[in-house]
Amino acid sequence: MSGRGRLASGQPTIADVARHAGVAVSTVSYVLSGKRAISEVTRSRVLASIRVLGYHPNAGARALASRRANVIALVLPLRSGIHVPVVMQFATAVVTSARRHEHDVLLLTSDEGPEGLRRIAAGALVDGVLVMDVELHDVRVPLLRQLGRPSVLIGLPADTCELTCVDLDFHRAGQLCVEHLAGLGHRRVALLGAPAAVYDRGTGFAHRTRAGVIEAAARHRVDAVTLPCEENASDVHHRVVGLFARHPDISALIVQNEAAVGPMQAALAALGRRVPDDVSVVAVCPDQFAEHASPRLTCVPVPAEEIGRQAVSLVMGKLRDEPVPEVTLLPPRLAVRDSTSRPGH
Amino acid sequence: MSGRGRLASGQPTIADVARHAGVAVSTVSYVLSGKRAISEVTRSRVLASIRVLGYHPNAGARALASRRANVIALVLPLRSGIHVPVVMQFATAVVTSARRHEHDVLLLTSDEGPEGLRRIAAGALVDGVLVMDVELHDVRVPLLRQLGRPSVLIGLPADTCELTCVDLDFHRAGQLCVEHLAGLGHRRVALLGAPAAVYDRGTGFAHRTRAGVIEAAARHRVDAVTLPCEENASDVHHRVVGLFARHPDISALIVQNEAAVGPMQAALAALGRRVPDDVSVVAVCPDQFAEHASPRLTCVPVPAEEIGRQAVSLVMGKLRDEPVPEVTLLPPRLAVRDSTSRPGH
DNA sequence: GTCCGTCGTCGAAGCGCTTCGACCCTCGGC
DNA sequence: GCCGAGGGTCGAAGCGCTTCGACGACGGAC
Repeated sequence: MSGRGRLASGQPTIADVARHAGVAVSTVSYVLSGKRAISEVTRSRVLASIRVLGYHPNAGARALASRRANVIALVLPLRSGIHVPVVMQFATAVVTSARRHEHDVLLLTSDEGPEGLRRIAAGALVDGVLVMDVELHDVRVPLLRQLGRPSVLIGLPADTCELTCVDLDFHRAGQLCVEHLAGLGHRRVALLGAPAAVYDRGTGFAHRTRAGVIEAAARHRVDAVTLPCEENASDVHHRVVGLFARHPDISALIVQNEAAVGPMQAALAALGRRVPDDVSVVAVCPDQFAEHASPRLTCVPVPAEEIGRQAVSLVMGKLRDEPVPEVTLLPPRLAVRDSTSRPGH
Repeated sequence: MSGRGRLASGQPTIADVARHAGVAVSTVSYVLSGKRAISEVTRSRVLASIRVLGYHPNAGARALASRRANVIALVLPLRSGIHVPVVMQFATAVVTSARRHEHDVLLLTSDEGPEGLRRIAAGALVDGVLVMDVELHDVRVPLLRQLGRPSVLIGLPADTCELTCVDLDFHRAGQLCVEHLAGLGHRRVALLGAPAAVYDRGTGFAHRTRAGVIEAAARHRVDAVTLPCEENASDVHHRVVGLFARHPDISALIVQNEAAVGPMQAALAALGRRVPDDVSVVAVCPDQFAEHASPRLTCVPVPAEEIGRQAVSLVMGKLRDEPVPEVTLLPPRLAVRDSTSRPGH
């Protein structure tokens, strides 16, 4: 039994616990990790000492000895055109699920660039990495492949080989929107999408939704026009007004841009078109957002929490060396509310 | 020179660097930390070896030996009524500034409760703590006081004794709004505030803004009515309609609720009141948000980034044992745009 | 020329924890 | 009654780094 005392900080160490419980340090460790059998009587004595002393294992020492930091990194996007509440939902879901797996979450922003990732991973500050806002040809992807630490991408790059990715099946989401509208009898629809910059930098979800819309429209003999849309009120206004000027017979709008929803409704009102009587609206957005809009929006919810949970559980699987699927696409569902109806009455 | 090799993970250790540079391990350490004088020639040889080998210090080992994790915790709120983009701005500003001080950021959500804070702090996972969304009588405050780690609150509790807090001076912000409107000649204004829940749980910023509005209104002989406001379109609509029904002569609105801005404008439009001709609008919100609205909103910007930076720099000061002020209130400014004008024409 | 202070470097002792091998004891099988 | 197999516990050796005391070399002061 080494004779070390309580830390200067006042925190008890594992040695204090061992002494208090009258066992060896290693026994305390095994009680905590469960990696060896410990008799029930010893176990409860140790646990009691832990509670009495208010012992919390030192994270640094544990990381050093076990080579596991019990921390995962979450790389968040900072850029324009990503809807912030969705990101926050991801983030909180990730933190919450990580805690269930005894891990904490280190927050990185992409502005430190690849160097930040390398530093974090090489320094063993984290055991694994979650990356959001992945582009089709993301510079971070090659880095992740050679990083030597488990990583999970939220979003799909063009080449998913050797990677692990989770996302909503946005292609299917786009299809669902069109199918719903086609089923109601709409023959001419428009997709009001993400800001142009988002398409330009090849962000997966925007492209995939658009592709799904176009594909389903063709299949259902629906005319679909798609256009990007900035996040400020005046651009939305121009887009919507211009859209109906060119295509007065459009009877439904698919919107994948939360920030545009409010201004779009204003623009429709200004044009004298009511929702859903004159124009049906389907959104691809968090369910809560659609629920709180007025009228309540029919939507394909983006299950941010579910994706976050999945991402964590995948990275945990990889940490345990379990095989995990390269691509996990969550099936979207359609929530029908008050913003869609049969056209033309 | 200890003979240890490269890690199993392939990462070189400080011993590898020392061997490569032909110096002692401690010399490498001193080169890195700058805590002892090292000759220029040795220094650059060591740095070269570090670069060649791609060495990154092991965070756990460093934390263990130096008793500094070089990580700070950021406790984010999850609750309703806090505007998410503002939170994200804080968070990214915190991450960015922390990096400038060689620190990383661990993300905590308040739903793990005080226990999470205790675990993190006692386990020496973090050196300091930043807490957002502080209530007037926050349960976490007593904990923070006895935590034994530097902490900074973003927001003001009722009793700031022994604490360190930063925030925008919302009281002054409220005054500024009223002073601007009074200066334009408005005599009857309303404050459309945060959701009722936010006032109920005693969140500082909402109360302080309201107090500032009321105080300045009295001073300037302006009638001010204040009312909370939920974040969904229909509540906003009811509030606004009800407000003008009771007080038809209100000529200006102060809004501290980003989510309410869009619906409020819609409601005003529905009432046939134009902005700014019939009703002036001043918002308390992120500048960017006001800039992107239509019309561009006169506002008192909430400088999320600046507050985040300040919070980090305060906690860093405390880590260095420097004395820091208990309360730091950032002076608000008024950005005049297109949503305010003289009343009644 | 000697002494002392300073600069630059080294070696070794931890930091608090995990983990491996060893050991003792008990129990069942023969 | 003896042996082997576990179960339960211990001690010690690290994990990679920081930091402290020590020490040699050099140079200025006397």
